[in-house]
Amino acid sequence: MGEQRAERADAARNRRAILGAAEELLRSHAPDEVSIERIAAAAGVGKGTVFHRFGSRVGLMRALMEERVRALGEAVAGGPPPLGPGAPPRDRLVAFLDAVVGVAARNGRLITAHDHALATRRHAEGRLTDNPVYLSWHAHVTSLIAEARPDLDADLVAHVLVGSMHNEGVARLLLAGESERVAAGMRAMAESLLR
Amino acid sequence: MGEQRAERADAARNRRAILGAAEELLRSHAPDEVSIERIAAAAGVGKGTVFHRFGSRVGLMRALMEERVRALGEAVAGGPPPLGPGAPPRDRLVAFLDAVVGVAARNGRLITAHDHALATRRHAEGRLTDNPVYLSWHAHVTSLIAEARPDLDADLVAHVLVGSMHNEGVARLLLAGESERVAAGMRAMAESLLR
DNA sequence: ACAGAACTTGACCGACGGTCCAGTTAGGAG
DNA sequence: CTCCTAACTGGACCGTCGGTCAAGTTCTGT
Repeated sequence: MGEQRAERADAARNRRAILGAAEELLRSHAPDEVSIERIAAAAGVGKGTVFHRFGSRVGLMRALMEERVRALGEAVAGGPPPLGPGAPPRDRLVAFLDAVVGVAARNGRLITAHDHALATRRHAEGRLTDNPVYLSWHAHVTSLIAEARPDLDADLVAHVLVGSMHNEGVARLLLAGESERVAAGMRAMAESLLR
Repeated sequence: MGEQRAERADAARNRRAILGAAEELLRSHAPDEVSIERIAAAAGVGKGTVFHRFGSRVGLMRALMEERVRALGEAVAGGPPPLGPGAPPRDRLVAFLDAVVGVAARNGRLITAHDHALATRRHAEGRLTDNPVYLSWHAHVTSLIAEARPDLDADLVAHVLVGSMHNEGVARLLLAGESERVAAGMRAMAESLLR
């Protein structure tokens, strides 16, 4: 498992340019209007470069997502309660769902775009539930539920809760700026559920 | 609003053949392996005929879905309690979710295929939340929740519950034959939620 | 300064949903 | 039974898009 040789400077510059262009385009267009060629053009690189860097459309979206989500992951693993360790599971779950809704709201169509990429992939490439972000969110929620309500099917309930970030009805509210309403609703559900 | 002239006999025969072929192919293949051309070939008709009958890939999937869901809709509107009117909302919701999980389990990849068609559509054609089936399920669940728990955001919670039938984590359990587990989990959630 | 690994590029490919229209056929009117 | 026409059929064709690749270019360690 030797350390890989570092990325060349020009390559790193292009990676940033591509990520930035994709983010910008996704801010103002639906995912199916944002082809890879368009992203490449906006980034000032060739289409081949995008695939060289990210492997596929799904890979690009995944990279975009991981970038936007890193801070939350760190806060959960080692930050202060109630997000980090130390608080009771019910409070941690409420705080976590709040944070997740916040991320989803701030990043508009990103999750939608990732799901869209998954649905339109040409070559098999794993499922939503193989996505590292989904996986870690689901694992976290599962363990909190299992701790607070051992009688529930934690795995399933976690899918329902985390999966709602990939739910069109919910996504529409988020895009419409009603993130506070979504956060409140999720909070109410979490509180009803963990009793 | 005049009554349309009835469908010609050969057209009706082909409609059945297409629906049957699609269902059969979906039983044993992932949605992205089932192109319209393949369905047409299996049905023994030309590709053009499929589009003439159903308008688009989404239209075909929608027709398939509505066919498989009609009985449930009738039971909800006019059947005996607890599915039909008369029972308390909590019981009706539990019964309804049970029935919905049953439909989803019995029809394997159908819902997935419908969502896939929506995601890969070439021309705008409405969203999941415009689908008559989704719409009616969501409306029903919303009204039951609103009646039993006026303090909850019924619309949002209904999206989360109904949307889980379109959730990959849940769909995988269903495909794996664990529908009893899904039903039990949904039941537990519904009971925790409506108190 | 140089070698060679890393990177870039855009023409090209295959797949697929959807369109179109020339040709065929059902089935009611007379 | 014949005829007329609206309904239906089918498959060649189109545009788009994700992904590939071989040939050329540019870093960068020595």
